[in-house]
Amino acid sequence: MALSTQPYKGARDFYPEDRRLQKYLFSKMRTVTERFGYEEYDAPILEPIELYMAKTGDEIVHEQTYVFQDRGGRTVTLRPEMTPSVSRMVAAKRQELQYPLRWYSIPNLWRYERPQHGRLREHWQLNVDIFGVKDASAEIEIIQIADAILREFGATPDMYTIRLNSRKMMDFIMREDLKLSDVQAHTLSRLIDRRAKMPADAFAAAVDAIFTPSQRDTGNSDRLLELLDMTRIEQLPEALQRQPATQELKELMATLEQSRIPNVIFDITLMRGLDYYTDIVFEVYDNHPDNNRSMFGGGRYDGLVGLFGVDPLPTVGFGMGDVTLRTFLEGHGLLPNLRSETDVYVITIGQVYQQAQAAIQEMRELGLNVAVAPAGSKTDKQIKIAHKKGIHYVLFIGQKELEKQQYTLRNLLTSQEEQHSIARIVSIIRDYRTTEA
RNA sequence: GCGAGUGUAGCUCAGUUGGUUAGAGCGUCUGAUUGUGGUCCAGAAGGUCGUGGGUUCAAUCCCCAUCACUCGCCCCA
Repeated sequence: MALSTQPYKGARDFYPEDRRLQKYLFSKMRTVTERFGYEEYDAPILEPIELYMAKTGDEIVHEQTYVFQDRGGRTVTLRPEMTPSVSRMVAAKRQELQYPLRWYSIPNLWRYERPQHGRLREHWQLNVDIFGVKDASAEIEIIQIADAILREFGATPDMYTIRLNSRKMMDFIMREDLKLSDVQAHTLSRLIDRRAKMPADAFAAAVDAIFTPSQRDTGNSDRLLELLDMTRIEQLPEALQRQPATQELKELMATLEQSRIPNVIFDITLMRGLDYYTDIVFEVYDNHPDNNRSMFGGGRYDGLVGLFGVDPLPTVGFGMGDVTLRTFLEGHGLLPNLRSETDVYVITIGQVYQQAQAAIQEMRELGLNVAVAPAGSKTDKQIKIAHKKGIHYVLFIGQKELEKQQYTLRNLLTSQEEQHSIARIVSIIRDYRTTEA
């Protein structure tokens, strides 16, 4: 029985071509995030299961993570998200860190579920968090970063929409206005999250089922359904508009507009699943007709660091997954043809392999990535190979070149061929390397 | 965990209402006289038709089971 060549379910092999794209995605993420003054951190891929029990939600931990016993009998989990880990790290050095803290990471994360479109078992996710800022400047900055990353890939505002909502405001509606209990509020939150997927009457019936008979008598259902149809903050009832949480949301939207981010909308049905969000939440939607879905999101979670027995710390962050990002870029034609990491492919002609080594080594010492064709291989075949590998330059070294110390450099994209010294060749290729892929 | 769909060449897929040697395009390899690719031309290799069982004179095709993949649902980090 032969071994299977398939990668583990829901996980991917990255052939050099795939890895090159992955590196491209990560490098843009890093560039932009660091542009805002963020520093990279990392944590172990294994964490004790307790880390996720407290705030993530029971079902997620029990049914949707990889959990197993290590040899010492400890129950460990393959990290399904980064937020608990980074909260742990921050809590551990709560007193000595300088706030605000601006941190980011690109961890691989694992979840145990059946793979489907845009959702695999292993994925990489850029996590960006700011710790220690109470006011909305944290939200502003975090959303600016999310937006700037998409722009860096060439996306324009018409390609995506940033949706905003306030958990605090929703809480006010559910507790103060509708007088719901904790359990009812929780159930209703989940239901609102799924509204777009349900027929209107099914949704209305499900809402009705949450209320007790006496709550129903006061016309709660109708009031709520009406509220959920409102697409602008100005439409909300005045009492709700006067709420500090609503005011903050309004302010935030105005500031984002000032930041030249026009594609922000208010979405009262946006809840996000995670229980640890405490205030503003946001989600970025792909506007492409074939992929009209949430790409990624984030929000404020002021309670997590405090779980580790230290003073609480206000925090805002988001996570951007590589799979959904890739689908987005693909759909909008924003994936570039990336060239090889190899700058130049050297093809020796005739019996000169030995004499060619000095020139080859010189190029490497001057910083070029140089691959060399096997001695005695056929010239035409080797050019083909260079082309297929995505290498843009071929350098021919034969008797003629060695005698004159002038080497033949061929650009495979333009078919131009010139003869130059090694120093000149190095400078040409280094210039070329800095141009866009 | 639940539901649906699909498994034929390395890839994308045709195909036979069950009937000799199962096809195409792309890709791969070879060649057009040895220092130059991408186009074009000629040729070649490559398949136990996912796996196991059943029905039949005969199964890639029909039936059952199983595995894998894909897409939904649940959940969404």
